[in-house]
Amino acid sequence: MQSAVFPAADHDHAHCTKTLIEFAERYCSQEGLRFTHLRRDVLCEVAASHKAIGAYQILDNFAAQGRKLSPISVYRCLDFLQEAGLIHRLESTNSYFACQRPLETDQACCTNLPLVFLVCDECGTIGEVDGAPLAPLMEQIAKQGDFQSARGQLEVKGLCRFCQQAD
Amino acid sequence: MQSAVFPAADHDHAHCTKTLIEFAERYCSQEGLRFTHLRRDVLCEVAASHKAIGAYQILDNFAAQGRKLSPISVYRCLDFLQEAGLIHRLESTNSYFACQRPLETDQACCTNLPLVFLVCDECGTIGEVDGAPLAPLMEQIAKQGDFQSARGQLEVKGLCRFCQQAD
DNA sequence: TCATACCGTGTGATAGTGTTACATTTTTAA
DNA sequence: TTAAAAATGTAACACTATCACACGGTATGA
Repeated sequence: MQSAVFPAADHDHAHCTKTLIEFAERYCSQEGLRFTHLRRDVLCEVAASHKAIGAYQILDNFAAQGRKLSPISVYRCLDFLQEAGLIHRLESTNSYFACQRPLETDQACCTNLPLVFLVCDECGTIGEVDGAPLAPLMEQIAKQGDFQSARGQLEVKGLCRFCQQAD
Repeated sequence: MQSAVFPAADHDHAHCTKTLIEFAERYCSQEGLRFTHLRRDVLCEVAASHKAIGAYQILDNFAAQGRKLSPISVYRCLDFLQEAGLIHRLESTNSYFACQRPLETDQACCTNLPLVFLVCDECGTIGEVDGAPLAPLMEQIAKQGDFQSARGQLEVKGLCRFCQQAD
C-alpha cells in the first residue's frame, strides 16, 4: 500500500516542511539555482499547509510579521519555485501549494508526465498523485487530435477521506 | 475516423455557431432554462472562434457595438452558460470557449465524466475531446487516494496540427 | 583588481479578473 | 391580479497579476 494521499489532521507537518526545504536546498545547489532567503521564506509560507494559498495571502502573512513586500516580489518567487517544481499552481483557484512529490515532479518536467491533483471541495486540502498512469492515455488522446502534447494538468474536485466521513 | 478535433482555418464556422445556438435553444427549452437575448448574445461572442475569450474582451466587443454592459452582467451570463454546459472555462487562462460537444457535456454532468481540452500554445485554438476514456482511470486514481471524486478537468498544452507544420 | 554582465530585489504604477450589495425590471405562476 | 422568483442594471470594490525602471550584490574573466 502507498502512503496516504491526504494526511491526517494530526500528522507531523513540521516534517513535511522540513523535508521539502531540505530537498529544495539540495536541488537548487545541484542545479546551480539560487535558493535565496526570500525564496525560502515564500516556500515556507506555501508549504505551511496542504491547502493552496493565494499570492496576496502570502503578502498578508508577511505583513503580519512586519515584513512589507510588493506583489511582484512574491510573484517572482512563486514563478521561480514553480519553475523548479517545488510548488504547483492550482489553476482553478489561482493559488499555490507545495509539491508533495518533488522527485517525481522533477522527472515530470523532462518526461512530459501530467500533473494530477485531488482537491477537496470542503476543506481545500490537496492531494498530489502520480501522473505516470495517465501519461499513455494522454498521449493517445493527443495523437487522436493530431496534437503535439507538451504538458498536461488534471484537477479533480471532490471530497477527501475526512470530509466524506463528516457528511 | 472521427471528425477533426482542430478545424481547418477555412472551415465553415458559421455552421459551428449556428449548430450550437440551435442546440442551446432546444436544450434550454427542454430543461426549462431561460435562454434570454443577453445570454444568447454572450454565447455568440464566445462561440465566435475556437479560441478562448476573456470576460472583459466580451465586454469590449459589446462596447465596440455601442452596447455598454457591466462586468457582472457578463459574468452572470457566463456562469449560466457554463452551468448549462454550453461553454467551458479554461482554468489556466481565466477564459471561456464554446462547448464543442454539447451532447456529451450534458451527459458528463450526470455521469462524472472528466472534461478534456487540448490547448494550442501557438494559436490558442482549443480542441475538446471525449473524456470517457479517461473516466475509469480517474476513478481509480481517486479511489487510491480514498477520494470521492466529483468532477475533473484535464488541460493539455501543446501544438495543434497546423502550428506543428508552421515550425 | 577592476570591469562588466547577469541576476535578484525594491518601488510605484497600472492592467486584468471577479464579486458584493442593492435597485429595478421582467417573467412566472398562484 | 397579485405575489414570488428570476433576470438585469448600477456602482463600488476586492482580488490577481504585470510593467517599467532603479539599485545592489555576485560571479566571471580580462
